[in-house]
Amino acid sequence: MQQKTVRTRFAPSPTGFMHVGNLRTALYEYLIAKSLGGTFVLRIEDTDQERLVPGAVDVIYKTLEKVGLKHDEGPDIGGKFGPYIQSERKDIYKPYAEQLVREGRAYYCFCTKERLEALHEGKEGEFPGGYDRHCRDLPKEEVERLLESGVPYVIRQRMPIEGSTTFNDVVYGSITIENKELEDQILIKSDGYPTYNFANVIDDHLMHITHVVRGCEYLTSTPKYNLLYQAFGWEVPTYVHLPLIMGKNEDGSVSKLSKRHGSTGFEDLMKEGYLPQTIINYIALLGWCPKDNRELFTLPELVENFSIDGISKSPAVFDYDKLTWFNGEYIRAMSEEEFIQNAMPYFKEVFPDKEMNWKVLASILQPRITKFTQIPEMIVFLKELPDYSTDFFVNKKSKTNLENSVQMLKEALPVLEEINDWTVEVIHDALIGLAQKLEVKNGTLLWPVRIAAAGMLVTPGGAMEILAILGKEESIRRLRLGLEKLGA
RNA sequence: GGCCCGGUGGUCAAGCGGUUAAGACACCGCCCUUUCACGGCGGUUUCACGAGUUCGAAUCUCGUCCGGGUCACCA
Repeated sequence: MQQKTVRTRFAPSPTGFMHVGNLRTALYEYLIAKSLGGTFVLRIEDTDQERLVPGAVDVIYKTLEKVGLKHDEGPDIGGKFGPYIQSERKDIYKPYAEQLVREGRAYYCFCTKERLEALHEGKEGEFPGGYDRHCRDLPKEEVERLLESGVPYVIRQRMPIEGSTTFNDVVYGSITIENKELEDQILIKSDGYPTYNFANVIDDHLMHITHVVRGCEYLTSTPKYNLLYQAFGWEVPTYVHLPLIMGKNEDGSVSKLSKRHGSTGFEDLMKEGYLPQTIINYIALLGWCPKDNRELFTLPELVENFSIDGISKSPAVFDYDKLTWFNGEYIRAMSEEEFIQNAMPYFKEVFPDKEMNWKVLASILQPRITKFTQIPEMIVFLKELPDYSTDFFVNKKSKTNLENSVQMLKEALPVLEEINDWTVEVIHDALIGLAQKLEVKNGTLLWPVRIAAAGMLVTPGGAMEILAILGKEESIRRLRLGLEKLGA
């Protein structure tokens, strides 16, 4: 038998903010579709007119584009089952709800928000969702009268009172919930828009979505969806609920990732210097593990290796340390050219006009940084010699002290002055040659040179690289300055 | 609180009735070395607890505890 084409959808609501939890859901939806030769759909769920954020849809497009999650159908590119923005489909939903009313599976509710609020405060927990089903069995005539007189209303789903509803989830297995736990949820709001829960079911069916993939915060409301599918006589999709990504709270506890958890928004992470491919790779592994335990994956490699049975059930804590490590791996894996291209904006931050030996700079930075944003801080010493202490010249391991530092600098200066071809290699050969001639450890010579040139105890790169980047003139100047500092 | 779902080192995790319980991040030490980093080698730290089933349990069952999710005219 011919298998139906797999179709998944990413259905964000445009809040202007995309945190890694949303992104990860989108990623898995993409991976499930693509690994099974299916179709990935983007649908915008903007049924909450009150919380609409202008420009938020662009954030979604931009994010998906940056990480390479290309959708096959969506508002911007169209498709067979459009429109793909729920506000543009507004008229589709109500007839379905009315059909349910006619069949006795839903009903009009005229309760005011005030009444509902009072209900919540009073008899808490007496009814599922806090609603007392006041309008559930209003007489027909009464309903018609209220409808005609234009009293605002919502349409609610009539939940069964007895029995239970069982559904199957690919990750979590079979889950049963007592029907008495289910609230008579609102399907159509008083502004005429559908609720998320309703629009979701209708659209997923109309758009032939085969796999409903979402965070497991929806696990307990899934029976309501199921009942809807059954009421319409529609095929129930395959449910794939994902373990939640957790963020660390200030008190050390963890909870579902949200805006409160510092910079877990995609944009924030980018700003902090994390690469899109790093973020994708890392979050792919938050809740999924490949058969062979590999860790480094490009997006196409993820598609190739992804399988639903590798998804785990337990929540995962978002860990910046590991993210940072991944970022370092990606930076180190770059070609020299690619690295320089990425680093240039940060180079220019420190040296806006000056032409430097970018290649040498890149060579010392590439193995050392985990984020490009670290660059400016690491290279300012090249622009301006820090005010340093002569204590820096003392180092036990290289047997360097104040006295021999003076001697070494005095020996190095003329040798360096001789050099015309100011490159790492030439400087290297000259200094190593000098150390040999003086019969001292390389470190004994190189330590004071490095300190004088950099003015810092800890530097990226060694003495030769620093001299090479500094240029001959500046190098000599700094070495002489070192001598001065040492009172020589 | 009711309901639902989880629980393998600090974190991500492999494991699917018999393993010395993988691997990665982090941490520590050593090597390399002119500092730092990279790289290489090594180390510390784990099956939440209690009963059962079984010749044998991290793996199966039950209970307890702990954690999370959810209970909106939000999604």
